[in-house]
Amino acid sequence: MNKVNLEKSVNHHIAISAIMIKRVFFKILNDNKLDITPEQWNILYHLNESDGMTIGKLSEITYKDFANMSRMTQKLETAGFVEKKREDIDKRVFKLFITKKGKKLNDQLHQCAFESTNIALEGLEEEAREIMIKNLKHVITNTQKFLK
Amino acid sequence: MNKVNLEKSVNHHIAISAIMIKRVFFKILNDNKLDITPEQWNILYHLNESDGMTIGKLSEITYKDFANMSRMTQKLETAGFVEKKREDIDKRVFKLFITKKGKKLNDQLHQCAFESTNIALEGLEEEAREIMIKNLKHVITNTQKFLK
DNA sequence: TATTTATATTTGCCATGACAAATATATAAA
DNA sequence: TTTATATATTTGTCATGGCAAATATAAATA
Repeated sequence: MNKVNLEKSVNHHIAISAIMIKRVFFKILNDNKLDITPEQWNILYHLNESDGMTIGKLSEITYKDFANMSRMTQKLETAGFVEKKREDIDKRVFKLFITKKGKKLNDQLHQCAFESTNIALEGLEEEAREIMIKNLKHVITNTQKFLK
Repeated sequence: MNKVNLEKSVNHHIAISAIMIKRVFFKILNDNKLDITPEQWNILYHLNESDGMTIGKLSEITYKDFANMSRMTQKLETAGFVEKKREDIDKRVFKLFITKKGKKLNDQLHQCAFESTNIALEGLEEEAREIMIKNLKHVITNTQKFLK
């Protein structure tokens, strides 16, 4: 029998870290009275980098479910942070654009993300951070191969 | 303005890794026709290690919300994997015990967890894994300090 | 052209996650 | 002992995550 020991499991520590990091980010957002969630910020971030993406493209680059991306962007549209425009050529497609209000919020969110990064990584050398990213990318690639 | 670059963000890669790892585990559970979620397994795992914990203790060591732990254990009880017993001395407290059925499932789950670990970490040397755990623990400690 | 197949998005269902409020019981204080 | 405070658990609400089914439109094919 292959017994797993959570205390020695990389997977487990990644899961816990992710939960805790999100909690920190959430708290900072609340402390700053920003009525938005970490996941919603993720969408704004990507739209601000590259405006006019479709729901499909967005869910792909954020690693989210199509269904949830659909719902999350609905909320962001209702809140006035993004605009959904139906494509003329292919009427199945919606393209998403960040609004002026969304851009303004995005700037504040960058500051919050910066703070939460500093909190989570305090005391970790630049080199250690780079190695972590490299290895996490490796994990992501492994999982992608398996799920494909 | 402190601009965050997600591609260079450790936090971001931890978040994505966590999502993908959970997806892999979820798929393996489904492929094995095991009607349980990764989070529910977490509870069984800890009860199997140390039976008779309270809801509060369990939520503490799994880093979960009390409220959700309450609901998750309700589901596990309904499914017959754990038993909830009210404490005699202090009637506020419930103690949780894993059932025979739960133990049997737990064994199968260990195998699934083992597989998903192998998939996620394939190609990562033992040393790299240890460093990752060390650094992730560091991150967890940082966030705990902040949230306290 | 009519029919089938593929693609983009949405909706529904159930589980989890965060947070606040409610409930029950225990303990401390007046 | 009565009242106030603390603790353990539960319930309610809303957002996200996974999956399947539904809907709308486009593209391929008979």
